[in-house]
Amino acid sequence: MSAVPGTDEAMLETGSTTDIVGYRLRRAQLSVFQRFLAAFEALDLRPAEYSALALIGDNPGRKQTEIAEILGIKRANFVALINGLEGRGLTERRAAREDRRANALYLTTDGARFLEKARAVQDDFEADCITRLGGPKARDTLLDLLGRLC
Amino acid sequence: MSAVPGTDEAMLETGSTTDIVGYRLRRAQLSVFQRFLAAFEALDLRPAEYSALALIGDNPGRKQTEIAEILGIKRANFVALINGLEGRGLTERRAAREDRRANALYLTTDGARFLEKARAVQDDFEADCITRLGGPKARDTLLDLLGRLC
DNA sequence: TATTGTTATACTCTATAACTATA
DNA sequence: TATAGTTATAGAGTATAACAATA
Repeated sequence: MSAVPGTDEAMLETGSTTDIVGYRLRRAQLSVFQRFLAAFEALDLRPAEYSALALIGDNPGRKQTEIAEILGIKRANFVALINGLEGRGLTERRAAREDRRANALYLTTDGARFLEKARAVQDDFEADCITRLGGPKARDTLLDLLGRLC
Repeated sequence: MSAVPGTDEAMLETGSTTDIVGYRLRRAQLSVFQRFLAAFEALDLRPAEYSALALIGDNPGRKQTEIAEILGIKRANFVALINGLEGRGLTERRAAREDRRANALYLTTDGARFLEKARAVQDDFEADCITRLGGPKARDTLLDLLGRLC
């Protein structure tokens, strides 16, 4: 029908649906997380697991509940996550001295080594994000704007 | 121990974990979606349902698969979503003239009225996002940066 | 053969309630 | 009483496979 190849199907009108903050935020987050999963496939590490490892590495000896809360994960759901990391020999629970109900979380020696590798992958991944955004200033602008939405 | 109230517990070191694009994106998206859910509670409408209604409103007669694909929803999962909207009398499936396998999607009269109300809520919601971001220019900057990440 | 809509199914993420052992 | 960790469970969202009807 149309004279131009590939244009037989009229384009959908999407602007009023997709040119909104929430929608774009969702699509961008899904896209970034998909690339994150691909980048961390070799290490078999998911976003929440990487965050937990990094946070424990920077704050050894903190209680499960503290780590979970910072990451926005319910303590009930954090149990399976930390079980997974512990099962791989990356983290360990030790009895907290001052409170015998609590588990203090630490990286194992293997976990610290593993985190080094993961941080290197993450640094590359972040560098790729910065390139896509158009440079470090654009990244800072994005983080600032995202912070205003929380 | 500390002289300043409320600072007995040392702050966690979070920067290296949370000052990265993926993490901030996730937190911002969760925060915005939570507010979206609250804003649309009275209409009992979720983000994906609003997007579907708005897209059908702007593109009546499109096939299920077209609408689903634009929204990034698998056609298998879109069935339950559209069943929900149809069950509420907001949309209807009609046999597509040119392809008897396909369902062409339309808003009902009630659906069109409902979408008007939903668009008004969304406009208020977007205005709130813009205010949080610091103005329309900041919003445009954000959408531009988010687009670069997809 | 390929595609549309559908069902069934499974896996992840998230949320709540309830239990235990401590505090 | 309240809190830390845990278990069980249920609800979303998402992914794939397979089927009937049609192209």
